[in-house]
Amino acid sequence: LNPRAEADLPEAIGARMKQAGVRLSARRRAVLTALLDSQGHLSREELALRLRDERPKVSLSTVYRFVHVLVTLGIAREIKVGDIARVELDLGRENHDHLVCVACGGIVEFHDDDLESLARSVIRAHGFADGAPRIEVRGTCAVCAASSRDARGHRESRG
Amino acid sequence: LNPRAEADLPEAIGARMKQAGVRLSARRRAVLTALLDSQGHLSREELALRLRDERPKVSLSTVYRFVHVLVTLGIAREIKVGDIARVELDLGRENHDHLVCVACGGIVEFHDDDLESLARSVIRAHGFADGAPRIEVRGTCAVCAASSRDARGHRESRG
DNA sequence: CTATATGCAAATATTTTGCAGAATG
DNA sequence: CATTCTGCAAAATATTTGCATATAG
Repeated sequence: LNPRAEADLPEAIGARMKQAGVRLSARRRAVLTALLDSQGHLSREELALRLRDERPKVSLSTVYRFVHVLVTLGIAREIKVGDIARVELDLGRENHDHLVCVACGGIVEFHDDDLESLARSVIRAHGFADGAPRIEVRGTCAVCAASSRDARGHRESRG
Repeated sequence: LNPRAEADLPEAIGARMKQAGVRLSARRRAVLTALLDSQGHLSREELALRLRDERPKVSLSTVYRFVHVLVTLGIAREIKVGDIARVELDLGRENHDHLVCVACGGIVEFHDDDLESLARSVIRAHGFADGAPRIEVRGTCAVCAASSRDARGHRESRG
């Protein structure tokens, strides 16, 4: 029930926070740990729910405030799918992109060098800064594609 | 001041609505027209604001309800950037993808065949249905990149 | 005509904030 | 210790809905 020791947060995260002068409290550590343990794809509510009964319980407002800090510092980012805004750690994770199912909201991470370099040339062609582009490809996953041939899709079976 | 005659909605939209058995009222036509005229990148509030003083005025609830219908029918889709959920017509427009600036929320449309076919093979490799994938590439636009070298970015200068 | 769409106002849901007290560096 | 964080409850926003009336087909 304790898949990740509270100690081993990616060094980059701690460094970025220190550099920005924000504190790494026990609750914040818990939030970061939860994000790390869960592939990072949790909504703020799920996050708060999960931390409601933990060691130091974390309130919903704190989750909102801290996530805002994380996004501002570039440590995390939001992925909005349908109505759900999920939070994902960005710093300290290997570079990756997302495949999202528009039917159920499921997220699959992937990385493809060719796609990335092509995307890079596209953004360059449009005058965008030449950083690592974030790619999000939307489609319909196998399960939803199969379900929709019958009835509805399996949206309800996912968070 | 009347850039688009109310008559020329893409045929595909009317057909899809008829097929689904939903009505194409004057207000709905106005909403669709506004979406067409504005590159399609408007939030629900902007949409309602814009139609507040038009021929048949459209209320905010109607905008919400109708946009929901449009998304459900696959006529429109949402693009969420930062805190703003924009609505874009999908049907009756040429196939395109999005380049979004994470700093100011600006959206640039583009289309790249190579990128698309590569994305297609990626989704196929992950078991996704082999439809046209929607690609969203996030980066920082030229203006924001320049601004951030000074101070903040030009987020405030956009809606 | 009958079923659908609409406005309004009220109900919900979501996100942000003020403040007093706790905790960090 | 001074500054930053937190929880709580309340405020500000955003979204949905009930219902009487207007309209499309």
